[in-house]
Amino acid sequence: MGNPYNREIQSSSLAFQEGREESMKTADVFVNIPVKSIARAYTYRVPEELSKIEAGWRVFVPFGSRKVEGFVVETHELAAAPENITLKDVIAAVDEECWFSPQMIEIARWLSDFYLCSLAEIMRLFMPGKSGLRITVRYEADESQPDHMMLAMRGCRAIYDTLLREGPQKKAELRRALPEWQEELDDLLAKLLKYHIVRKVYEAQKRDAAQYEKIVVLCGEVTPGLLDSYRRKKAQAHLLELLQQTPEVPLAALKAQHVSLATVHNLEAAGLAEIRQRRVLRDSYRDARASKEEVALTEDQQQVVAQVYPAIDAARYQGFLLKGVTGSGKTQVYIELAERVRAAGRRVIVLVPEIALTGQVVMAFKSYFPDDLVVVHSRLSLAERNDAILRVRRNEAGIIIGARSALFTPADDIGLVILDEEQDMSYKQDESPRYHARVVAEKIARVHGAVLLLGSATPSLESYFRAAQGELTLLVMPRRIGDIPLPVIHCVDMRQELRMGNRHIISRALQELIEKTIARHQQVIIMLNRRGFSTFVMCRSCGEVIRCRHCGLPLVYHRNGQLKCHHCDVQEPVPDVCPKCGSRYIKYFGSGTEKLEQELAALVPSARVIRMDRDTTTTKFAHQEILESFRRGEYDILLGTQMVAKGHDIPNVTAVGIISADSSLNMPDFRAAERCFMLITQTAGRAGRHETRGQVVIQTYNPTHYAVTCGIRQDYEGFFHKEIALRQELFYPPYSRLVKLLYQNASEVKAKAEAEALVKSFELAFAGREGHQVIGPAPAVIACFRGIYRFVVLIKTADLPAVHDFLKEQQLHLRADVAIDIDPITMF
DNA sequence: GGCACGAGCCCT
DNA sequence: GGGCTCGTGCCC
Repeated sequence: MGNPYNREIQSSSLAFQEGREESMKTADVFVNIPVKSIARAYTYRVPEELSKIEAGWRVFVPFGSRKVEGFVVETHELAAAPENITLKDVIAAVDEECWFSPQMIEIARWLSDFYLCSLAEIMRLFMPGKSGLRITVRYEADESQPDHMMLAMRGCRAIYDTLLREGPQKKAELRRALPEWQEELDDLLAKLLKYHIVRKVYEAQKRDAAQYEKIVVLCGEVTPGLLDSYRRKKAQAHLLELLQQTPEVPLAALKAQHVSLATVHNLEAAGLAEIRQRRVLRDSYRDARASKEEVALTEDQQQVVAQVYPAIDAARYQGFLLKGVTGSGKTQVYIELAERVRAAGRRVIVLVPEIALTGQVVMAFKSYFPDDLVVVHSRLSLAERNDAILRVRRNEAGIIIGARSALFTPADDIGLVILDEEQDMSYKQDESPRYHARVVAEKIARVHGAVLLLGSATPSLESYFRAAQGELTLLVMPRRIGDIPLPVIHCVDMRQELRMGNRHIISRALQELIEKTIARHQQVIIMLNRRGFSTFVMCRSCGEVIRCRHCGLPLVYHRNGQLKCHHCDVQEPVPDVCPKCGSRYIKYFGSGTEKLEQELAALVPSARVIRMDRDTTTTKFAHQEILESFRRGEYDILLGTQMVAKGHDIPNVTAVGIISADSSLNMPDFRAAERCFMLITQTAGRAGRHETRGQVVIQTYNPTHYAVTCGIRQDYEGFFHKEIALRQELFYPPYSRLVKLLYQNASEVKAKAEAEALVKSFELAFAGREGHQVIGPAPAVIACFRGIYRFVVLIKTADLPAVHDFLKEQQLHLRADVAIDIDPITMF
């Protein structure tokens, strides 16, 4: 029995020439190739022996001259072969069972329609890796052509002989076998293929990076009589006793108990034990057990869960927005609801913005549902992801908690989808497919007849607006548990501070707060939303700012002496002289977390400071390690970027400093005020969540801006009303929907011209219609990336379906040079 | 994305 | 005339 994927391709016409004109089964397949121009179904014949294949199966199919993976989205029974086309056969099924449920296909179809991306691109989100198959290409010599004239070339001859001698080889194997032909190997192979002296052989294997362990299993029963007969074989008797206690023991565990392999083999020979393979399910959070606490619900919590239970019990879709101030106990509400859904046998998906930063929620779930939980996020290895999915599919776990991608865990019968911190911008994926987790979560809930719960202390404007319109049911928890008062917030005008002669990053008020807090042996969190040392480097002679050669963004100076691009992640040394005018007068401007760290060491020398930003959290568990050591009191000050503001609760933190929370206000983005307000309220919320009332210092250059003043008062309603009025006036979401089109071309003129043409045809198509605006083309923030020029067209519309139709009509969704972003998070 | 196929161009 | 490179269209 060979590999089933290696069957030769058959064309259905052959079968029909042989006169078997009975009905045939066909499958509509999307190939798993992320290219827009082939984003459609191709029809294949399903051979008799694969008739089990239905919609949702992953298959291996011939495509052009290649063989690729594909997804069956529909099957048909045809009475006769189609006349105008010769169908190829499905080669094999990838799995033993169907991978995509009908619900997943329905969700994927809707998403691909909504985000105007290929169906395959969405469907592959439901898989642990990008492909279920590992396809290897080998080269095989045609034995009938040993005298072909091309083989007079020494290189060709060397390859041909190697292939004849060794059998089919991978390119890498050939490279190793023929080091002297390293350079020309690609060319030579191309020649050999062209003359059909060598051919390509495709081999597919299931991508299954599972880990297996050997276990020893007891066969039959251990009776006293049996043990007696082993009296003189001490080692085997000992093993029998062990197996009597636990009938399945991993071989590794036996080794630790000094049971030798020979002993196991002896028992196996006697038919009393057997060595079997068992799949090891990895779980990186396995040891992260917290103790379960019985918690009585507060009045607020009780009234909230009571409002959600009816929808859960009726297994019908309903969307809720839970607005609960920091410390009101939202997590406990999630847990109560999850318990109810699990009791009904349905699954729960819980989304958190960034798994590493929201350990709190994960830990709480872990302690309540220790064995019923899988944690999935992007930092898992493929094998870990496979195992998590396997546990869900085997029904060993019914609660899936994780970041964005957890939504696409292939689970059946989902009864509850929770989005914690629903306003978090990281829920929007900024590469294709550019989906928003909130949109996907709602679709999943609708398709499954599940409850959607969006939770936040400061809901996104969109969600709060929808709640006001009645599209979501608003649930409110206005009180903190134990009625702990919100922190006291002071505002420092940094312009004033400068006038008074303080040129430091830290104001005097904040310095004082830090000193007092540390003296009381309490802890401080300081947030500065820029990493690195200096945020840009400029020549004082000519004003030239040193920029990234790939994307044109200003480079950030880091303390290791390197200039880093925060977009491309590349770094280079600081030039000695200005690259433009040659002056030696190069200066650093702006301050990031590294500089703040240095300044703190100078201003408050006694403080023990730990920094948390992307530079200090590159490893898998770095976030947890930093937060844990801070929680244990090994440091006095935690300073970092906005990641210090997210969902952790450290009791001893009583003071918070927010440095330039308003830097985002200068961005040309309609969400700037919302971002600023959220950042202030969230960061302030880290202070004084327990006995001591918290103190917060906010440093700002815009003390009168409503985002800042409302943030200081922790006044969500006030901010909402001010902001929503502006959004209406300027026709921004939620009063309009945005569609961003990014035109990319190696020619700047062409990119701009294409974008202009689209603007023209849009204006033509929507002339005289209310509720549509088109802006641009304008150069993107990254105006040129690796030699490709980028222009943005922004469409604002009150009628998104009409714009969808227009874009499809223009075939924009099939063009490789245009990226479509529905509901973009940034404008340019 | 990747492969085949055809047009245009260089070389002997 | 053959071979190489590059652009274009197609893949059930």
